[in-house]
Amino acid sequence: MPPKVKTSAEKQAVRTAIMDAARELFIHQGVEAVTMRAVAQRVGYSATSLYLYFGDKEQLLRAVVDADVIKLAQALKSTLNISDPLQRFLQFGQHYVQFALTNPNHYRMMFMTQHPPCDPALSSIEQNNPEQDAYSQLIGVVTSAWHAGVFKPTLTDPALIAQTIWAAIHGLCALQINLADDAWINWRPLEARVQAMVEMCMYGLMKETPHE
Amino acid sequence: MPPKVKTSAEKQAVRTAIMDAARELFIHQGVEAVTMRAVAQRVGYSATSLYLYFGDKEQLLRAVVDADVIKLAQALKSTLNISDPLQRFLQFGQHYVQFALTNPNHYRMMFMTQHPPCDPALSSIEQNNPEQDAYSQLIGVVTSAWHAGVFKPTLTDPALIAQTIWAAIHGLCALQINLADDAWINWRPLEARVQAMVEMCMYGLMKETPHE
DNA sequence: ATTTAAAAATAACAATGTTAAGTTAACGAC
DNA sequence: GTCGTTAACTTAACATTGTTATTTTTAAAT
Repeated sequence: MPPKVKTSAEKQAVRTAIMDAARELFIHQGVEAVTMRAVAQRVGYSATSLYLYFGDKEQLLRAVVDADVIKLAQALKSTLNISDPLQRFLQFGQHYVQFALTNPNHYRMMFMTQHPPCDPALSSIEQNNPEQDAYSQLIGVVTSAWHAGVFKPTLTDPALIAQTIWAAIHGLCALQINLADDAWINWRPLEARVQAMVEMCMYGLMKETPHE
Repeated sequence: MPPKVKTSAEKQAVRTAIMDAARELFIHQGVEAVTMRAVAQRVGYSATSLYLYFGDKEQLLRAVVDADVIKLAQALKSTLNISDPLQRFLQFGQHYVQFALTNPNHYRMMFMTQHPPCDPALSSIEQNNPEQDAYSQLIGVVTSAWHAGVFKPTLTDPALIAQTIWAAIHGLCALQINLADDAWINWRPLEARVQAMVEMCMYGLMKETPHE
């Protein structure tokens, strides 16, 4: 029963209702639980109606994840005004790991699964906007630490430093998310692995060990 | 037309034929291309016959990947008799990265996708057999380097060292495999990133920079 | 020759993403 | 006020998937 003529605000509301329903399934049961029919049922529509709001399932999922990518950027934002560049840097990493491990399904979706190549022009995320783009935040944090003379003098490319740190931290998070319960590996406690990784990065990249 | 009574060697041959067909699809078109029907067609059987040889699709895929996990272990084995512990260590890492990046689909399957928790008792891979178990190889390589006094004296747990290095290298491989074409990131050249990662690990973990 | 059971195929089911074809009802035009 | 028009939505339907149930074929065993 279509009460017809929806203002564009109402349409937007339906869109986000769909996204919320999808997110609910997504977070608690993983991406395989997100079927068009299940999402539709939760939102009180028929499955085919979702196609009035999203081109296909991939676009729906992308929209959900994009929205939460922005949440990541906002979670990290709180660390950006720590005045000491080194502390800012460390807190940034800390928050990143925490986001990854408390939102494993989102993290998986962002960085651990194949996607059609992402076209920044089509994304809902504004590239280089530090409010939304966590990668540009990382570049910023590393660059300012670099200007502060924190890194070894042989390291001359902040982007390369950033990509190396990101890879290392990502590896930690990714293995934890996917293989934490793997009986094959006799994992050391997570906290120990985090600390070991942080120390490795610091000793490996920085001029001298910081105050402690 | 079933010519009946297959010797167990013949049955094994069919099994590996199925696995080879699956691998072919898997390698060149990714895991989504591996449908039971497609595999069956390649091997000249009907789809349902595959269930005579594998319990379900997951088990088939697992068998394929397990076989190639053993190949990884054998590729790494060649580095195990390098006499200098440090060189052995470095070559081991080099070969690991090379395997990951030349077999991205296998690597994805091994370490980048969700699995039902792996029970070592049911695996075709023999845990702790250095011929088959790459993880135990890693532990061995790190432990011997540790005994050789290569690492900083504050590092007292070879398993923790190994897990940290693995995570770092894995992060490098995983990001390359999934996000290499992502226009969002202005990636530095792969070689530069590999070298930066290796250097970070070495300066971060080792007592002193090696001969050069 | 008849029976038996292994080896395979065909038919069929349920779930999924998606498209095509209706259905309902609010609005504008006369 | 009646009558299209069309937005908003639903129901049917299709193709593809993994998988099971049922049936067929055929080499061997008796």
